[in-house]
Amino acid sequence: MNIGQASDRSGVSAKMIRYYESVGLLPSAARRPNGYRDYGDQEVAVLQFVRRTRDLGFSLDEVSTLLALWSNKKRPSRDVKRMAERHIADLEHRISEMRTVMRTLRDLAKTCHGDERSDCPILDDFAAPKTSITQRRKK
Amino acid sequence: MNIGQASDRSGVSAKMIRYYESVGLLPSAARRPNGYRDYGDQEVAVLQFVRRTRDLGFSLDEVSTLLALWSNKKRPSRDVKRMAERHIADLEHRISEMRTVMRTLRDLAKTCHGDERSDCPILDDFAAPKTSITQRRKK
DNA sequence: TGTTGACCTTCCCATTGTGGGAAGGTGCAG
DNA sequence: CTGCACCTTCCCACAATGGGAAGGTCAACA
Repeated sequence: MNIGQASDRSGVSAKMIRYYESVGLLPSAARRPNGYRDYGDQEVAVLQFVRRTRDLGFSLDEVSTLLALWSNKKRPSRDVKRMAERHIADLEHRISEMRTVMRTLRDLAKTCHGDERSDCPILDDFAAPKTSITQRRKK
Repeated sequence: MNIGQASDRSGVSAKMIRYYESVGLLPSAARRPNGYRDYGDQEVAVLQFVRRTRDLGFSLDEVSTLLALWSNKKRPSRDVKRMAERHIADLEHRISEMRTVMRTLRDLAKTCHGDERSDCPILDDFAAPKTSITQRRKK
């Protein structure tokens, strides 16, 4: 089948399918005499796997690793579970950072009238933060 | 003062200061006869404002708007509060998406032995998801 | 047969925000 | 005078995706 069909069935855009191939995430697709890429059910299954893991937030690098684990029938399930757990921990970390920011913004918003008046503690804080959230350096 | 000093005092890298200037987030810095950029306390204050708002996760576009609000003494505080609240809502949204993913991954990880055995429900799900989280299309 | 429209191909560009590094000028201290 | 730490601009890279141009292919339809 053509790339358009493979795209429809997998939910991965044709653009991305070509890109994944170009960066080596996917093997080079078979070609028809006219130069068109040719896909079978096997390839579509791989694309769906990629789509699914991308939707779950894994990076292309991680997806690449997961694909390798998937095709290696003998790998211990521990390896897979570890990847999942690392990703969960990563999400937890990011969420906790975002919550800290939310807390700060909520506190600031609470003290701001939010009406016609022009004085605004939010901007005052942005200009000269009292609470030292900002102190955390980038890694 | 030179850009290096301004960088140290504001916590914004020299590289980024130049970049912010180049994209119009900041006005062109004054120049010394030798071509070096010249900064005063005023400019450093602006840089700190940028640093702070960036740390809170505002995009450069939003920072630009916030800078305008900051310098416009007559704007209603409502405008500022609205920006803060929109950002909070955005964070809430992203967090909720991430939590959905976490829930899925936790469920999957729970069913995976995570030992020497090779059978792994996580990969099985990636290949053919039962729970239709993935069904949410991108926007 | 010829045309039209829906495909496909590759190639380049833009995004967002940051860093790395080269090649060259400047300024101060020893 | 030399060396070192600074400054300048310019280009490249990242991650992952989309837009779009220029051109080839194929099937259907008049």
